[in-house]
Amino acid sequence: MLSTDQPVTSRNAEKYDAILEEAIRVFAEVGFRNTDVQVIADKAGVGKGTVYRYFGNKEDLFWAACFSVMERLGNHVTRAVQGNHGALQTLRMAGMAYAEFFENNPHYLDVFVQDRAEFRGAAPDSHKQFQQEILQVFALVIERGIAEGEIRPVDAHKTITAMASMFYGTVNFACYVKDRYRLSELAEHGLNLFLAGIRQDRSDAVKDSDQ
Amino acid sequence: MLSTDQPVTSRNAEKYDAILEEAIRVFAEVGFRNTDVQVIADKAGVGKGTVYRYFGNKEDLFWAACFSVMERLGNHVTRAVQGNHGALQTLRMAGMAYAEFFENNPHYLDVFVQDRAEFRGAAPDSHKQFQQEILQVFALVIERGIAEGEIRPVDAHKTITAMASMFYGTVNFACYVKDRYRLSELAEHGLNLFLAGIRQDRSDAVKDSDQ
Amino acid sequence: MLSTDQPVTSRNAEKYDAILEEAIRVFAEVGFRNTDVQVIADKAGVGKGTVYRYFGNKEDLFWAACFSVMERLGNHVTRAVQGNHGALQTLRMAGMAYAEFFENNPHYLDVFVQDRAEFRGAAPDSHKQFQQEILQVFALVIERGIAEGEIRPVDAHKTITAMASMFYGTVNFACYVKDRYRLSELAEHGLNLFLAGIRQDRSDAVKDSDQ
Amino acid sequence: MLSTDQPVTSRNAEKYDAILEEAIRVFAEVGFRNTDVQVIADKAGVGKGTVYRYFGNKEDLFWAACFSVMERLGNHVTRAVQGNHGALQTLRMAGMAYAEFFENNPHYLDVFVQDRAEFRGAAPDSHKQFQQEILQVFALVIERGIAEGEIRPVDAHKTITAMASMFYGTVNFACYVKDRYRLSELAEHGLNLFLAGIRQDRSDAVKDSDQ
DNA sequence: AATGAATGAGCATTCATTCAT
DNA sequence: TATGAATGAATGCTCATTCAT
Repeated sequence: MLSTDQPVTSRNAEKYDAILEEAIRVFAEVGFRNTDVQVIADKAGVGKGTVYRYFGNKEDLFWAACFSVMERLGNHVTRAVQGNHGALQTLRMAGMAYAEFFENNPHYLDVFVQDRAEFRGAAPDSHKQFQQEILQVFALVIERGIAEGEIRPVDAHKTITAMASMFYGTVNFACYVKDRYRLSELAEHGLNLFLAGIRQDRSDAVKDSDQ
Repeated sequence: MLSTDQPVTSRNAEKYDAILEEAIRVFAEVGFRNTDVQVIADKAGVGKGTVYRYFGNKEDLFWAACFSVMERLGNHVTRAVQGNHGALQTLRMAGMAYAEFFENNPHYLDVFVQDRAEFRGAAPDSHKQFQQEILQVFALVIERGIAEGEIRPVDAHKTITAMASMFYGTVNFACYVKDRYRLSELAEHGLNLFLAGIRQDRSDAVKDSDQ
Repeated sequence: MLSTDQPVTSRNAEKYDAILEEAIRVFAEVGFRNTDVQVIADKAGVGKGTVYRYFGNKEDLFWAACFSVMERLGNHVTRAVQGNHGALQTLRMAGMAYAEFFENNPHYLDVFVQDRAEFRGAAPDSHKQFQQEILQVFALVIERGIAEGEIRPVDAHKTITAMASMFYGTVNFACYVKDRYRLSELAEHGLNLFLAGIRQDRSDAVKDSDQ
Repeated sequence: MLSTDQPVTSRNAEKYDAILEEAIRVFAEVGFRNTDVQVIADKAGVGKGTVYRYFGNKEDLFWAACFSVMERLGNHVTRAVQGNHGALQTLRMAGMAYAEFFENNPHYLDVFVQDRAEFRGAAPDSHKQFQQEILQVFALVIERGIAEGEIRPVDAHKTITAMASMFYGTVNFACYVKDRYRLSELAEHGLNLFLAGIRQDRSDAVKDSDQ
């Protein structure tokens, strides 16, 4: 499951996890550049040298943190859409799960923000691949929806990308309007409008769109 | 037009502008934390002390850069929607102008990203106010569209916030899928779906939605 | 009266005095190294360039401040011993005047302290000369006292130097014991003991020595 | 013996001492404000980071240097008065030891001067306490001298403070008259006069007063 | 003569990384 | 294998001095 291949002969999984967990927390809290590796080591209860032995360098530690968060997000969303549902319903559940994930774990979001800011999408291939796999899963959901007549005939992949962008934007933008809207509130509203836009039959669109 | 009032007795507008311009460029290029003020000074052709005389400190310089980009974005979008158009058409023009702005000036986007990452939306009030004013303008457009029967009866402010979030997300997310889609392509697709979701009459929705 | 000879063609005495006055105050308050010439200029109500036109550079300004304080001290002590008094009485009056001068104007003392710390007695000759002249005056007082049988036959110049050292030390050391003794209290006690040590006739020494 | 407790997990005593030694030298040589910590690090043969690891910051390093000098002075004087001597003799030995200490190590004096100039007696409590302890030791010597009839009945603590002030002043003032007197010469003269002023029986005073 | 805008050398402090133990 | 002491490159900011106006 782990993508990085350190020249490490033996590993203590507990220490590894502890470091990773604290890394996520600290990177999120103070940002990549402001993070002092010593702090992570201290919080994880290991020596600084151990952090370097396990993760190579600060940047790779950050990537590992990112990847871990991405996995957790993937797992969370995947679990949320378990079961047989219509395509639209699946998309709705996925979207809300995505928003909840970040609403409940704001520091996870901050890791992504750091990633975007510091490395402009220059993530390791493993990350991109993981991301693409997730998108692909839901592109298939859209195609199924189209096939079943629930969704208008749209470019499935482009549409799921647009939807992902919207959610990505919502969770990020929410901090600017947090005095007025909760994240999940904003996410749901956007979701309603977006789904209304792709559904085949508009007659039932009104009911889940507020007002 | 400028909101910051430094304790500067007199200003040379050319130097001020040169510094600001290079600050935007450098902050965008290497990020806030990685930016060496000396580099900005050098590129602007002034002494480092002059940068500090004009902008106080690195953080304030960054805020000035952010604000300037925000103004430019505001001006660009405002100019794009000049003239009498239907509400939906106005929203479309605004959205596309927004996307174009960042597609043509990728470094402007990076300034915003830095802002989000380093300061988590803790911008000066002047920035937030400016942002709110822009949102308000387009909330009114939506209300007009509702009044004219072009747009479904939705919460105008929440809807424009959701739309802004979507665009914010699109321009930010684009870097992750740039191998597959151009920013404007993604923006247009999202825009079509979103507008389809809010338009009153779906019969004409198909025409501007792809396929 | 002024010792420094600047290449200044014309001078405005009021500005000159204002700068000097503020220089004494600021140097005393924050120390030579911590003094920002701009602050002196601002407080004196002149441009920074003017300070440099009048005093050449920061160090010379400092020397001028020192010299001015030295003059004031000299004047104060000289005035205090006006009139015909016995030698011991004259020394006593001078000593107490010296202590009072610094007790009433603590910032004057700080200028001397800065001088000692920053330049280790490397004052311009004009300063040393002034200092020697003062010492000489009181060396003569001691010689008079010896001649008149009031003072034991001691090396007059060495003795006045020792006495000056004692007072220099007292006003400087006082800050370390200020919780326990006032400066003038400490000065008087030292003075009593010292004078007792040089007076010819010890029978009258007891009266001015405490207890 | 050392009072400062840095947040340092382990110390290399040699490096610690080397840094402290060079700090004393450099602070004395160029003054606190003019001291570049890099220079101390270089002279001590350690990295700059090591200086900070051991002493926290420049100011604390300075205090450690001051305290160390104070300890050395205390040790030197204490050693000098070992053995059974009369009170006056003990005071004389202490005074001369004090003067010798600074005459032989002029840079030690400069550290104290810096302290006085930069921090106006705002030393850490540990320093003040150390100082008071020393004064107290000699206040007891004076009281013993009074009890044994060697010294006139004076306020012992005030008198030792005055004597300390005199010596403090002498070692500091000496630089201004170094062309004429050596420090120890001046100190001895002052000492003679001072002791003459406090001794009970003047008949034997003449012998140790010069001329 | 008077000014104050412009400059850049200078310095305290931090922290990623290494490597001896 | 694990550690943390040691390092030195990197950088924000200040301020004495100059000089064009």
